Amino acid sequence: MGISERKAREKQEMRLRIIEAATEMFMSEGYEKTSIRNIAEKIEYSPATIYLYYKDKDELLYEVQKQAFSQLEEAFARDATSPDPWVRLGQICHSYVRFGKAHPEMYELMFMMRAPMNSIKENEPWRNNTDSFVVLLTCLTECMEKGLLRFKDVTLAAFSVWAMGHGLVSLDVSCRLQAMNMTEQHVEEMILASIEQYLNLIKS
Amino acid sequence: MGISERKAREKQEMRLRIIEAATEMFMSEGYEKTSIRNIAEKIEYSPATIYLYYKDKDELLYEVQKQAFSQLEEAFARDATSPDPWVRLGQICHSYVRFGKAHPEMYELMFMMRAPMNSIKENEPWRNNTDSFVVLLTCLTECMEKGLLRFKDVTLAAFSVWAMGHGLVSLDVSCRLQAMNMTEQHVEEMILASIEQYLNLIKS
Amino acid sequence: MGISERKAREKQEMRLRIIEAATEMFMSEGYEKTSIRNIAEKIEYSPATIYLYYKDKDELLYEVQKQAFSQLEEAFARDATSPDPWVRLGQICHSYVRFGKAHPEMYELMFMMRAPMNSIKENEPWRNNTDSFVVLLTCLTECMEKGLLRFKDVTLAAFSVWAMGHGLVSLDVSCRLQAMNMTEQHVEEMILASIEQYLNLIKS
Amino acid sequence: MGISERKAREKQEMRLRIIEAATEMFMSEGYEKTSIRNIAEKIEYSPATIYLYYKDKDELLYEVQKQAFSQLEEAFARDATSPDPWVRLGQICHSYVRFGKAHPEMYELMFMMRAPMNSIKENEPWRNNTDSFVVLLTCLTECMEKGLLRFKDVTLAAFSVWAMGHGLVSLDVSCRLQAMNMTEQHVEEMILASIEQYLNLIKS
DNA sequence: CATGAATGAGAGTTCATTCAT
DNA sequence: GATGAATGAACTCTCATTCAT
Repeated sequence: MGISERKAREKQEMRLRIIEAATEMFMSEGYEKTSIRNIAEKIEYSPATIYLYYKDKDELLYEVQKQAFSQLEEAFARDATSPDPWVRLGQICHSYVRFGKAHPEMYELMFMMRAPMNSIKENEPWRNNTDSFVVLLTCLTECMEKGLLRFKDVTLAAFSVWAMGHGLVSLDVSCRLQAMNMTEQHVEEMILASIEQYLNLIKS
Repeated sequence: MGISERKAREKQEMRLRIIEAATEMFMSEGYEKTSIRNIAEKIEYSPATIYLYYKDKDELLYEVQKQAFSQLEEAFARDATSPDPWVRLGQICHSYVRFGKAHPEMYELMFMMRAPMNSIKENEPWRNNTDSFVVLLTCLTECMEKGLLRFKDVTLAAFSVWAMGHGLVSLDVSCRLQAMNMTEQHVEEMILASIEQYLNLIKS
Repeated sequence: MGISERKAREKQEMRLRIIEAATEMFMSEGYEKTSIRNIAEKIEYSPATIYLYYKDKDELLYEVQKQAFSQLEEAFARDATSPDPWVRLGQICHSYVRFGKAHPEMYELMFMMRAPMNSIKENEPWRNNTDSFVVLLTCLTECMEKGLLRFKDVTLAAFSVWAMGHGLVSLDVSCRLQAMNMTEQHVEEMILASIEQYLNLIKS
Repeated sequence: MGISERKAREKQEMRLRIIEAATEMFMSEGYEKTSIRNIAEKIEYSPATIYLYYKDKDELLYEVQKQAFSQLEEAFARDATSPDPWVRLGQICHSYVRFGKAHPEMYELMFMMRAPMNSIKENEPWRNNTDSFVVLLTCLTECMEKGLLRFKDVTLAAFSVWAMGHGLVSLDVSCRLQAMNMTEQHVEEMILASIEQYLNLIKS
């Protein structure tokens, strides 16, 4: 067993190395500059080698996306710490917005681009988002158990909150807000104000 | 004057023909397949000819986007007809969602892709979205004048409603909802339910 | 006659306007940016109009070259004023070098590029250079009449002087001197020193 | 090690094949017709393959230039054989002129065109010309040690000789001599006579 | 396991030029 | 006389991917 285990471990390590390089490239250079070639160069392997670990660019991007979601979860773990679920809900929202602002390229990959979603087989759920969504779901469940929200269905509640947050962040990331007469500072204020307002609306 | 008028009209018609070809291509084949070359082929002109009417791909896409916004406005004009602003607000939301579902590629171009936003000069507002946004703004203003909403600032209200709608539609368009365990029908229900819920939340 | 004379004059004026635009463009933007289109734009005519006055780009460039030679002659007229032919010879040389340094794009067109020379028919001499060459020729003739030079044949003398000057200037213009380890200042010194040396060599 | 050596050799051979194709194309068709595409076609590879060996057109041209300089050196080695440096100087000059006449397109690339000089980084000397320049420099040094020349500084001397030779050859290559009333034979005589005369001038 | 070599496909763009009007 | 419209023919370059070794 020792040998095959080592092999498996080494394979895993290589996959990781590739993903990390890709992730870094994505964050520093953006989508455009992230080509199989460039990733390969970064880890000092040949492009062909990438294909030994990932069947195509989509699968690779899917893994990069996964990595990005890990980072979002870490952000949540760092920021959303209050034992009070209502307070925590606010922390989650702000953490989410901050993440999008800090890593727009990543946010695009996670929630906006078509690209890596093709590698999800039909009828198979999209695992990457699950954990971070659960953070929200749990928080909302606690809130609702305490009767703090005007929602009835927790799943629907979670979807709504996510949609609201995503709406704000993605309009920002895709430059649709800046394009409307607004200074960047104004945009930020508007987003934060929208969140406050929304939290106010859903509070019972 | 007849001549110059005719010339101008012909020029306009040509521009339109290009846009229409681009739009069709966009809707049927998606962004990836929409190249200057392919558009030119479709209208049976040379690629160089396109450049007589549009300075580059970005400008062309910006016009396609404009065209798409016209269609959204038409949809609003068709669907959001009630004199009662509250009813109309619901109509607007549903019209918006229906539009996104019917033309996901266009929706992407309008609100999600980075692509054509480069052709907007700094400090110059993004005109394409203005009119349809005004429809929403007007409706919300009327609602608030009648005291129907729990909002205080109408601009902020409009942004929030837009963000909410966009959040739902764009997650759908980018396949993030389907990817989560959900059947397509379920997705649709969820979106509609979210809207109902949201309208409920903002009603005073 | 009045009418056809006016027509001819207008035609000439138009040709001049084109050339002037082309010349300016050449000097400010360089060869690469000087296209028929850009010239046409500058004088606010259509590209096709250019072809009414010049049969192709080569013929046009040939005229631009002519214009450039006029400027060189003016430079000579300005700089080479001494009645003493030996002093004047030095003035001519320095004027020539200065001209090349000041208008490298023009110099290229005048003496280095293949481009506009095609429009010279076989067995027909190249008129553009004649006048400025005569300035040199005359000066050398005077020098030789006074027995100031170690040359025997004045034509050969003129060719040699021209070749020497052109060798220095063109190596500079084509960046072959800068490319050799030398600072720009050093280059200039070297060129001037070479000239002094050469004048010294030919003085009897 | 055998394998990597072979690989390296093959790579080198491929580079050479590309350069040779480019050189031939250059000599037979001229600069205008020498495109990456055409070179690729000539060696029956795809254009993309070229980019595996040369990063861009400039780098390729720079290598072609290098190749050309090798040929010039060979010409010098062949022609400039006399142990007597003064005789050798004449041989060098004639070899140089002959080379220019035989390969005008190459001469253009070597000494006249702007093109491949971009790939020389700032503050980095232009290596291609070095060796052939050294041949001249050495010869002049020997001459001056024997007190055969009226020069004082050997570097300046070398520059002057080079400039003189280049002036003659480049005016010929760029058709400025033929264009002046002269038959081709006359041109050749004139060039040779100028050289004799110049050598005469510098001889002490 | 890793890769060097190769490529087909295609991108956006520019240009000199022509010609019917 | 002037031009608007159009184009054919290029161009350089990049990419994801494959496959024999």
